[in-house]
Amino acid sequence: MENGTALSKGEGFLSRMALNDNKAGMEGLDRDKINKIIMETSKGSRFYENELKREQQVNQRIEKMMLQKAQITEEQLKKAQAQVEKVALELERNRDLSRVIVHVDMDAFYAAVEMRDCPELEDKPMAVGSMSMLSTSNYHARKYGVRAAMPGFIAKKLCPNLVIVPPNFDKYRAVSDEIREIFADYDPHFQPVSLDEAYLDFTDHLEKRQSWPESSLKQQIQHLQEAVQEEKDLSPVLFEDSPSSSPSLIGSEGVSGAAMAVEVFGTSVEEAVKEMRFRIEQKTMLTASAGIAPNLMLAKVCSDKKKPNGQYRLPSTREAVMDFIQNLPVRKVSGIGKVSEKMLNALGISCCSHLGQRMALLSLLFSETAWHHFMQISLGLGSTYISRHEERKSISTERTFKELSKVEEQLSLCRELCDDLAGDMKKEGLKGKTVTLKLKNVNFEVKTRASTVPYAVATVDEIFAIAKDLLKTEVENESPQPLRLRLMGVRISAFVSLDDKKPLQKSIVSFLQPGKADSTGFTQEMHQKLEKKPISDFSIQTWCFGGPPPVHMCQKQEGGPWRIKQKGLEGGQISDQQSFFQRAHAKRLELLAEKSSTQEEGQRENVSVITPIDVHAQNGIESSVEVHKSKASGCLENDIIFSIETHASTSGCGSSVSKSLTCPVCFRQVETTDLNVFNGHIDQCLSTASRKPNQSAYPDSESDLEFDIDHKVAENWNGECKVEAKDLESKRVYPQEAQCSSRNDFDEMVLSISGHNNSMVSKLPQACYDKGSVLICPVCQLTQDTDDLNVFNHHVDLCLNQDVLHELHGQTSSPINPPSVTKSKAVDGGQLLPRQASKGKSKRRDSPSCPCSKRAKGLGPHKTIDKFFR
DNA sequence: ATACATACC
DNA sequence: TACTGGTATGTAT
Repeated sequence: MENGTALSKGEGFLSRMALNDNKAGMEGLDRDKINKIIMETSKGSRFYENELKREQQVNQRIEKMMLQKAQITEEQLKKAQAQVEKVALELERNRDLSRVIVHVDMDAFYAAVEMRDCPELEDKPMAVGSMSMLSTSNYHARKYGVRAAMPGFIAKKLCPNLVIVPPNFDKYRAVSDEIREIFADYDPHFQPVSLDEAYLDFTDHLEKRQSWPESSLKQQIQHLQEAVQEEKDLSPVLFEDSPSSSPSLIGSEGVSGAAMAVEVFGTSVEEAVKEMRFRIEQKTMLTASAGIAPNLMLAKVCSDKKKPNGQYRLPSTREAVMDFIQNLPVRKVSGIGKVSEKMLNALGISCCSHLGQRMALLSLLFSETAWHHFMQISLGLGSTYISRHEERKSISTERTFKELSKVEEQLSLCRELCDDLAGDMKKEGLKGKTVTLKLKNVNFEVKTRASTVPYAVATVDEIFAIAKDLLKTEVENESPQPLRLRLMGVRISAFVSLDDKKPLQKSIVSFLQPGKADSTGFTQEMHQKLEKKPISDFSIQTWCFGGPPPVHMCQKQEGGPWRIKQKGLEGGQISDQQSFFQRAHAKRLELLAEKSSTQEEGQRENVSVITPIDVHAQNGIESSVEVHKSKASGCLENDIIFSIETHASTSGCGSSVSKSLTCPVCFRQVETTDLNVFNGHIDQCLSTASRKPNQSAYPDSESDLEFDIDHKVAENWNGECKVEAKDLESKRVYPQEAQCSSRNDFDEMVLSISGHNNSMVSKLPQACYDKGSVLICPVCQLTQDTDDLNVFNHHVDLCLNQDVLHELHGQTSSPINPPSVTKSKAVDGGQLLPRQASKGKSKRRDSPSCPCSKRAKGLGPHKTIDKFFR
């Protein structure tokens, strides 16, 4: 221990504190001198001590890694090498050089704005921020080692003449709006990264641009020249020094004296980007730099290359890309920060070519996500499509302050934060279920405490009620010492749609979107195909949410009596596994729906499985749920399709239909025919499906009863049995007679219990599960000829990622054969980008994909599946 | 689901 | 005197 600490202290040269010169305008600085000043200024501070601690943690991580490395055998390495090569080949096969991606970045943005607006600052070293923290520095200041994310007081030590200007975000936002207007002319779908930065896909613009006839350009020039000439003729005096530095630049000043400069740009990418930068400068008097490359990752690196006020294009050839990557320091790649850099450095990796060389090793030392990312970098691959940021996933507010130790003050601050947050949420129309409290003590140690409630919160009081408890718990944990805080923050996540415009379950909702035919989005043809049933006045609209998990996916219940829960009340009933499979099914149906809408012919034997269950009987008279299992030919046992029926009214004339739909998740009647309302209900149901027991999202008028059934009885699950009913409120227990009526498709026993309106279901005992164990892919529904979970997992992954067409053409009997072009996740900058919608006019190919076909979002990566299966 | 760490601007 | 604030995501439990 002591040894290790001493060691890491000795070698731990505080890479965290040292100057980070990975920034334009900071080349060739006297690092040693600068670092010395930084250290002297920081040493002994609480911040410094904490950084030291964290540095040691990183060092320990590295030590661990090196230990692991030492234990790797030749054989393992060889095997890994083979695997790595396979992945590389797959990635290579999907390399897409067809897009022209541009990354634009304003030069020293905040600082530049301030300098523009205050000529006094022109030739001075300056930075925007405060004595505590700087957000940008101008290039003059960078020569002193002053940079963003450096506290002002240290910057002042480095550069005593530094002028620090407080930030003016409203102004930056206004400028940002201006430049974004220009961006939109080149790519209406551009992706802003921050106020001063964006990714644009120039491909489409360039195509249009190509068709600009040369003659038209010439005409334009001529026209302008004539105009200039006219002006000159009218007032020759004003044109003595018309600028003409660039051949195509036509300078002119109108009679009024207003400056008019016209520049004509060609049709190449470079010209287009120059034009855009020119327009930015005209409009804002600020300069921007740009990078042009075949993908986002490269474009980002390129935009840094000619900073400030320059641009760099990386040609779209494999050769150029590989050359470019060769000596590129890994740290330059977005997503590789100081920790990753340090870990890689420890393995002798400092530039991207090393990454490729040591890939086998990396695959053994890092997580799959990590080494796949490294692999992409080493091949110069990155996401090739840009996407507007989708819905936010969290919203938060935090504040740093002078030490705060009094509980009352902490609580009132907490309330203040909640108040702010509630305001922000209201602005955005958000409601969320998870509240996270963030605390940083005076030693810079950060803690987060979260709590998820079954309902969505949005108001101050709601948020504070939760945050306050979290805070109190922490205060109590620390007592009798007080919490000595320097920062507090509150965050809300796990959003729930307020209205129906922001649905949670995208796949399901898109699947259910109101379509041409009926409220489920299904056309009648689709119904016919799916159900092989004629269309009649009694139409069954089919939904598929995934059946019971195959045997291996069921969690064993550890001993004890079998719990029986009231159907529809118990969230735990729909376990995580099930909800996963629901999604898988929904996905499959989504694909199917797409196929059905594009292809008219053919009934699909392997998907048109019908196991309609009428879960209607909640009328309170019959105290049992009737389960009808009717099988169509070719029906697969594990497929479950809930039928949503719009019954012809029994009392009326047959043309009127009842006004309710049955939720396939909670089995309740939803009194609506409005699909949006219904979708909202289902989303709610699905999203609360994994909530804790006794936190029903749909509280029922029935008393909260819990029933225990004897294991032995359950095994004979037919006929009569005794159950114990426990009133959760009064805690009273009384025996009940029950009738086991049926076994439903969730592998649950359905019981009618005398004296209760609702039926109960119970997980069947393990003995029941163990009969006929097969692995059935939840996506393609085919029985898999393996019991190796790894093989199975792999199959499911592939299935989930099948290209829509591959999936739907359905020739391949087993999706284990991966499609040649896979839809992909895109890892870029360490951030997972959502896949592009398959619809739309764009004819672009998809970005290269990780051959493991791991999904970035939605259905979840291997890990998710692994969790279920291990 | 929670906690913590890393990363980006 | 003084080392941010907001968001997303990865990793481990």
